[in-house]
Amino acid sequence: MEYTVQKLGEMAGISTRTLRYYDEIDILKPARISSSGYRIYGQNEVDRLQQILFYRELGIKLETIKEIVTSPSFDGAKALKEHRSQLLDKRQQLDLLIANVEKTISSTEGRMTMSNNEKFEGFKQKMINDNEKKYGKEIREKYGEDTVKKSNTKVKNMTQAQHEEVTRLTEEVTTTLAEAFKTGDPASDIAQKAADLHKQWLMFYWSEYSKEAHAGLTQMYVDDERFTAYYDKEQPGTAEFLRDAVHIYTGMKQ
Amino acid sequence: MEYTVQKLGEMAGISTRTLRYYDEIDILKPARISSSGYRIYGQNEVDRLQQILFYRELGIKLETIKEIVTSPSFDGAKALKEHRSQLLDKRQQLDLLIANVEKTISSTEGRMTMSNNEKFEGFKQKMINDNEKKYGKEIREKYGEDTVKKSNTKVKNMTQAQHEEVTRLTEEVTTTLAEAFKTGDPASDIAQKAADLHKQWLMFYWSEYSKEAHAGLTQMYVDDERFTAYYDKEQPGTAEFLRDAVHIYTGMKQ
DNA sequence: CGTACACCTTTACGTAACGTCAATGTCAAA
DNA sequence: TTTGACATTGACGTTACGTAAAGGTGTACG
Repeated sequence: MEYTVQKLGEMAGISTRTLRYYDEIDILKPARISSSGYRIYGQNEVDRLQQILFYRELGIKLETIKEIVTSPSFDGAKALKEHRSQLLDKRQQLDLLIANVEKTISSTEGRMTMSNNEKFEGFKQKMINDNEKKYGKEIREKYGEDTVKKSNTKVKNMTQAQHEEVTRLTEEVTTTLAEAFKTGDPASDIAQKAADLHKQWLMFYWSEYSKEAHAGLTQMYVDDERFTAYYDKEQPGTAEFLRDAVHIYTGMKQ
Repeated sequence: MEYTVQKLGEMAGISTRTLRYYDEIDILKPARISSSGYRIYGQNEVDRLQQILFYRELGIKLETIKEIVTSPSFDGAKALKEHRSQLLDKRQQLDLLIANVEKTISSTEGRMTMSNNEKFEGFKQKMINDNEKKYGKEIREKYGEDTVKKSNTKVKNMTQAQHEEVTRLTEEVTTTLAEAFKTGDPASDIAQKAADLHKQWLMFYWSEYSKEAHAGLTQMYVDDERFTAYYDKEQPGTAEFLRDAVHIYTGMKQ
């Protein structure tokens, strides 16, 4: 099957101008030129265009795409990784911008009248930043670079519905834990429910769950006074209680 | 205190070229021109430059900044909010990009461990983007800015369960419609069921339902070949059949 | 006083990835 | 043969400057 610019453009959902441009910059040449000067594309060109559009979707520059599709020995994975790192930098800048804009808005309004959605948008990044600032290093050391990165990615990708869910969960963990604490028994039904809720809450931030990590984390709540302070805010001893409950829940109690 | 381009540039941390450019586009004119043609800036200009740079920091276009700094009655807060919304969209796209790049990296590395959630996140945004790109303008014209925004918001806020539901519905609409098409009667029970399913499907995307809009949309399926192509993919005439069925379903058949 | 050197000026091209005319040629159907 | 859809090659516009080029100005120093 052979295609003219228009046909190919329609198929791929791009303009004819784009195809001419790709010809111009030597990224996609037609298979041949008809006697009347028309660009004629074949199956090879279709395949190549798909490749190009795929990389373009990823936001990669056409110059780089050119290298990828022209030299078969090109290290595509390496290019992708570099590209990702650039994207991450870009996002950090964006996040800063957004934070500044929001700060400005709320200050000019003299009062916070942000919608929930807006709060959330700011919140997400704030959460990451705060986490990073406060616990980034320790968590990194304990669980490794990758886990932290994955966790951050996960938070950023949360939808509003998910955010509402996680907010609700946070509260439920707190109240259930407080309730359970009164029983004094980390093996009690309600304490186990709290442990389960805590796991659910955790899974919003971790891409993978493991009993060991869960148990380890709650142990850290006890060891690290910053976490302890958070959990012991209402009732001193809550952090330990949670640890015990989770250790039972995960079967880590020896 | 008076400043030349270099002095002011150093103070503000920008290039002399930038100052000349700002002069050129009438966003910051020097207080006066020296006898030898040098640009001389005063305190007023310093203040104004600071304002400009502040807005620039927020990533606002110079044209818009010009409006802000030149007209004192300009609604800065509104501009900021609009800008923020643009930034947030940008970040979402960026997040999607990053997710896709990472997906690609891990798939080329043979790890391919995307969670359902991640898949879904990619899908949603792609859906919105595609809709916007392809039909945004028309739909906007037909149904107004607000409806479109609400629709997008709705898609973004869908939970995974809802997504599964809507995916299921899409399939059910297709199969039921194909089944109904065989009867050749848009008033038949199964055709009416298809219309009803189509309504249910629609309600995942529309914040409000009206018979008129539903009937109008299916008419558009017939008028607009891109939609027609989608529905007529298996059986030519299906788009018309659906329109007739929905027109009966909504009582719009006159 | 000449000169070196920093600083100033305007003019103008380059950037990324096309969109958008404009002027003109080609093909197939009526 | 006409018409209308489709093709071609320019070439300018977009954003916010960077980067010469070619030349004038200010001043410190020998």
